[in-house]
Amino acid sequence: MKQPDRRIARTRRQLRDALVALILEQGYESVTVQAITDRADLSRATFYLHFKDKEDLMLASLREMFDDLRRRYSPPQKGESPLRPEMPMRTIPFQHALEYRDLYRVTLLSEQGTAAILRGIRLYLADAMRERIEAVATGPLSVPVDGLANYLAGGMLALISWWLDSGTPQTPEEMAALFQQMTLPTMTALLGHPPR
Amino acid sequence: MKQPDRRIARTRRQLRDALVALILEQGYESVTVQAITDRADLSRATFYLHFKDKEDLMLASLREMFDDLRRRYSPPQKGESPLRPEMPMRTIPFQHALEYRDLYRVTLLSEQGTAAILRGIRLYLADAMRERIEAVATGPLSVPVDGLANYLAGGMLALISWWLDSGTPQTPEEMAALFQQMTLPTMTALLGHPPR
Amino acid sequence: MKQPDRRIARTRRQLRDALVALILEQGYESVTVQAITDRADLSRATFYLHFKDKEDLMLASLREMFDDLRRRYSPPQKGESPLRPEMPMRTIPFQHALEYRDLYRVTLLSEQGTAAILRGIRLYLADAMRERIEAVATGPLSVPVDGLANYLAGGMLALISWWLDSGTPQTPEEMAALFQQMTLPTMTALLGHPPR
Amino acid sequence: MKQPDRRIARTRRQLRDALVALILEQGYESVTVQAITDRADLSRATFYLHFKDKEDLMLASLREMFDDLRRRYSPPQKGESPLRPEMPMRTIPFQHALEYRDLYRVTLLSEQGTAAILRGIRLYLADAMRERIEAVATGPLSVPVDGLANYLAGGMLALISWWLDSGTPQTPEEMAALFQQMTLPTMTALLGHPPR
DNA sequence: TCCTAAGCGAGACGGTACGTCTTGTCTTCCA
DNA sequence: TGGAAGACAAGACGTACCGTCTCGCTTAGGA
Repeated sequence: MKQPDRRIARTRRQLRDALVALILEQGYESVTVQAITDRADLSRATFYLHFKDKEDLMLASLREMFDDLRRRYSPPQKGESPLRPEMPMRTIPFQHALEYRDLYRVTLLSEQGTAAILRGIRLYLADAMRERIEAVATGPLSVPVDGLANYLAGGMLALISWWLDSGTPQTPEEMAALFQQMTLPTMTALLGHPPR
Repeated sequence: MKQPDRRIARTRRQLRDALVALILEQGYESVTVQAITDRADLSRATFYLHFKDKEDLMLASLREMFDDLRRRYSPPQKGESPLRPEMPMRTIPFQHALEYRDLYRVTLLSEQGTAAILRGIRLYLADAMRERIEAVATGPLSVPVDGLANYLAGGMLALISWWLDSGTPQTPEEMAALFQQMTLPTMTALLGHPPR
Repeated sequence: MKQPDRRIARTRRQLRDALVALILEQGYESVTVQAITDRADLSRATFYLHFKDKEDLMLASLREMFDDLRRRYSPPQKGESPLRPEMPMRTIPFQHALEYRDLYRVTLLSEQGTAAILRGIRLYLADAMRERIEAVATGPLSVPVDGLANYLAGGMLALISWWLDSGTPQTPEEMAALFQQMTLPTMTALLGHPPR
Repeated sequence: MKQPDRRIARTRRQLRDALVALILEQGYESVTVQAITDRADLSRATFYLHFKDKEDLMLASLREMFDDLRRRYSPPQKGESPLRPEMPMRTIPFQHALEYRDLYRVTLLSEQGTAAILRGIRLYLADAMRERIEAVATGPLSVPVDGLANYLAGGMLALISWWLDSGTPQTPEEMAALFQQMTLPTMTALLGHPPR
């Protein structure tokens, strides 16, 4: 029961790596299942043994990536201030983007990516933003909180896109500081006080 | 030579409308050329008489839309202050999004849109933003101007997405004001003075 | 309306000829649709434009052949004596087998033919035999007429198989005479008189 | 070493029975190895432990059946007259067909049988017929002996098919008598005397 | 008024990819 | 050691679109 599982895990990893590599080369749409299995040194039948189709494989890969992101945030979630925690907290998204930069590129930069995925990521981020804003707000805001959250999420993703696009000359910490500089004045103005 | 041209224009319009309607129903990817021509009451051969493929038709439609946007900005471009012009100027993007909301939805919200298009729009917007920032800056900024421009462009698009997504309960003017509230503190802080 | 039809007829003929040639080379089962279209210089998609599958093509070919057989029998069907008409009548099956010998070989001799087809042919022949026996019988037979008809049909097919198998050294007329020699005594004995 | 052998024999029997049952239900072609092992309550791997493929299993079953037929003919083969032996001799083929009627049906009647097998049986029978004819002939025949033998073999098989098809309302003895009635006049006429 | 070029419908065809199915091989584990 | 379980390679299947092509029909301007 030990070896077989490892064999399967290896097969799936080969497929995922082949997919990511091919997307970066030719764009998502034009990658065929045959091309993936050729690259992964597997047969086409094997692909369908593990995934329903190309999208299934893509989503499985993204799910893994996001599960990792969630894991980084949650563990020590006791009494920290949401939007302005100690440095590490704010750095996480940029650190994460750097580590998974191939998958991020595929999604954010690819000439032929799937907009649905990008949109899903933004909505996910916006939701997280909204939670944090609500946690630090002492009174009602002068702007719709959802609109603000989407604005911030969209801005962050665009910033990450620009960063990855230009070859990541900044460290994740520098990027977090940049983002801080861009958002802090707005937050302070809208909250009526710095977000703690 | 008059009638034929009109006939052609009519055919192209039918195709474009059929495409947009079908994308909103089923998403870009799953629309087939056959489905477009069925909807437009034309034959498949006729489609290929006018467009190379589905993407060609899509891009032609987007090009029309963007040409319109550009036309609205340019005419009276003399000595106005870029990022803080008289109200109309700032309202244009939201007004435009409202008018072409079907095409915007297709691009920004569709479950199956083409990421490349979305990315193209953001880069186009970021470039416009950068021009304006540089025009109002009196000295060097403490952040990379490209990063800031991308952040603002991404934020605006996300804001528009949220707005269209929630059924456009605000007027374009209100949206422009909202965007203003979110960006002004940041701009003031980074420029060292309000952007005029 | 003339050319297209001819084009289609040509395509179908190419497919049928390719199928027959391949069956004779490798047997029915192991012939693939791809192999047929390769041989016919057509694309696999075109095959499915005309036929549901390999069996459909096979049956269409056999149907043509049998329609021809039926046509030869019927026209001058006025007042001739069924089982013992002027020579031509009795010669028809052997003449037919000779002309379509490729298709007969495929069905009767192929190492990998389809028994269902063979069985269908025998039942068809037996039915024809039964009609003729009943037409010439003056009283009740001492054997079941269906049993006799099947015996004669099976015998004739086996005789044709042997003939084709050995390279058709006899003429169709000689084969008809042979068959006559084998069946006449039996018929005379069972009917109580020569079958007219 | 006794138990394992029995276990193996049991496994093979299960597979053979499953095959025959499935052929009668769905026809030879459409039976899959998976279906056979499912029915036999065995795993697919086990099938390949015992047989090369489906045809191998089929031929093994037929071989058993034919070995039995041969055994019935040979033992008391001393000085009997071939084509007109004491009743039992002539009855053997029909008796045999009755006992193995499932396998005969599969081969002779199945909508999807394998023509090669049927043909093999006919050639086998024709050869036996030829031996007998030559044994009883006192001079040269007016027809090719191979042609006659094939005619008789084909006739007998067709007769057996008809018999099994109609539910075997006759006893094997009655069938043998029928066959006798159909062949005797012909044999007498061709040999110039009754075949003893 | 005809007639003649262009827009268009119809549909055969060559291709490519899809997702499914079955086959036969192999390896690991269990009784 | 016989069998169960199941991953895998191989390859045919029938389907769905694609983009190209050829053929006629029609229909409106120019002769």
